[in-house]
Amino acid sequence: MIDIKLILEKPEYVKAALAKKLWDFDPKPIQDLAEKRLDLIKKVEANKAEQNRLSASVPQIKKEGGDVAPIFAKVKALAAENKAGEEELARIEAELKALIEVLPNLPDDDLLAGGKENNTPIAHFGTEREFGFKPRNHVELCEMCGLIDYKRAAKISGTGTWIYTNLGARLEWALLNYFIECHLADGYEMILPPHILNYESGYTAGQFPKFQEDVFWLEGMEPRKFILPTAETALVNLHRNEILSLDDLPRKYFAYTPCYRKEAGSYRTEERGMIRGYQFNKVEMVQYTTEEGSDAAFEEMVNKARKLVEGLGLVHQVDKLAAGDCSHSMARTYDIEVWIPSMGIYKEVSSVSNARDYQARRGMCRYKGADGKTHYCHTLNGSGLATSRIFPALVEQYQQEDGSIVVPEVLRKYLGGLEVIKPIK
RNA sequence: GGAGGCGUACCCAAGCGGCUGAAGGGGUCGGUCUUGAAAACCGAUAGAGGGGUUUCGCCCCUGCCAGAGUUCGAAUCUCUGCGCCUCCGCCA
Repeated sequence: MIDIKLILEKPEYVKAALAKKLWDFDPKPIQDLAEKRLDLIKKVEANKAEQNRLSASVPQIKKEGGDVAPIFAKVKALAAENKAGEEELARIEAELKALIEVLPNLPDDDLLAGGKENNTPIAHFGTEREFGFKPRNHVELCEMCGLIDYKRAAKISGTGTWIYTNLGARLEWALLNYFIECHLADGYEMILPPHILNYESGYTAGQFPKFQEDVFWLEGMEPRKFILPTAETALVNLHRNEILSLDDLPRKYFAYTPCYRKEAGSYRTEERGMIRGYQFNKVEMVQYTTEEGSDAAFEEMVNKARKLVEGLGLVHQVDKLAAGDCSHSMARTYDIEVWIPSMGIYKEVSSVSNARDYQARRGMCRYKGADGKTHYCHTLNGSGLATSRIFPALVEQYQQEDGSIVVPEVLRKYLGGLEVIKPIK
C-alpha cells in the first residue's frame, strides 16, 4: 500500500512513478476524499467530545437532585447525529482505502520505465556450452532416464502436472536439500508454513484484492481459504500486526513449499514439460529489515540466489527488471535466469524483490526505531530457488551425447555419490 | 463433528453499567543502600491509530480479541465472527 501522505503531498511524483509501471494514476479522487474525510473528522469529534461531557455530568446532576431528562434528550440527539457522521466517515474511509489498495507499489527511481522489453541484463556467468552433438530437450532426457512420468501424471491428476520418479524424485530432493543447507549456513531460519492461508495473508502480500482469481480457493472452508502460490505469502505474514524491536531486525527466513498456481492462459508448446505447471517446488527467502537496511538485504539476497545457481555450475544471467515488469507489490526486482539450451533462451529461476514498506503497511508490520518511533518494516523476498526451471536447465546443460546426465558435484552427496544418471531406455 | 469454558497491558490477574485508560502481583528500567552484587525500600513503566494546537507543554476522538447492537453512559449487558482451552467422537 502506498502511503496516502505521499499521495497527498507529492501527487505529481506518484503519478510519474506509477506511469513507469504503465499505470495511469489520477490523484484527484483521492485528494477530494481525503479532504472530505478531514472535515468530517473535525466535525464528528467535536460533537463526540460534547456528547461525552454531557453524559459524564449525569451522575453529578442526579446527586444534586436535578432533572436529567433534558440532558438525555440532548445527548440522544447528538448521538444520532454522530452515528450518521461516523457511518459517512466509514464510507469515505472505505472508499479511500479501495482506491489506494489497488495501486501497485512505486518503482525505485533508478528503474527504467516500461515493460519486459526494457529489462537490462546486468551480469552474465558461465559460457554457453558447445555440445558437438544435437542436444536433447529436457522432456526427452527426463523420459529417457526415467526421471519424470508425464503420462501417469495426466492419469492421476491432469495436464500441467508431472511426477518425479525414482532418480528424478531424488534429484529434485537433492536440489532442495542443497538449497536448504546453503540457507542454513547463511544464518537463515527455516520455516515450514501451512499451505492453506486466509484472506488477510493474501491481502498483506499484495495479491488481493487485485489477483484473487490467480490462486486456488478451497471449497467448503469458512471463512474462505486459498492455497499458497508461493511461500512468500506465508512468510511476509509471519509478523503481521506486530511491532518488532530493533534487535529483531533483520529477520531472515526461508521456507520450502510447493507453489500452487492457476497461471491463466494456455501453455505454449515451448513451455511443455515442467517449465510451467499448476504445482512446483520452491525454496523461498524472506527478510524483514529496517528502512535503512533493505538495500543491503536486497544485494545479499540477489547474491545468494546467484551463488546457488553458480554452485550448480549452470550458465545464467542476472536481469534488472524495468518498472513495468516488476510485480505489483514490488519496488524493485532482479531476476536470475538460467540458460535452457533446447529453448535457446534464459528462463527465470529466481526473482528477488524489495517490497519496501508496501506489504508491511498492508499488514501493519512495524518496528520501534532508534528514535523511539514506530516505522514500517521493509520486506524482501526471493526464490532460492524454484526447481521447476533449474531441473530442466540442469539436465539439458549436463547432458551427454548418449542421453546420460552428469550430476553436479554439489548434489552428489545427496544421491549416494552418484556421478552420472544413465538412460534406462 | 458434538458439549462447555475463556479472551483486560511484557506476563499473571481484579473489575461485571458512570468514581476505571483500567486494582493487585510479577517482570523490566531508574534510584537509595552496598567495595560490588543480592535482598529490602523508593520511583517510573498502556502500547497503538486518528485529529487539533500563536505557548510543543499539552488538548480532543478511538481504544479492555474484532465487528454490530442495547443505553444519556459499556471492559462490564446482547448478538455475530475469530482465536485459545477442556471433555466426547473421529483420525495420521
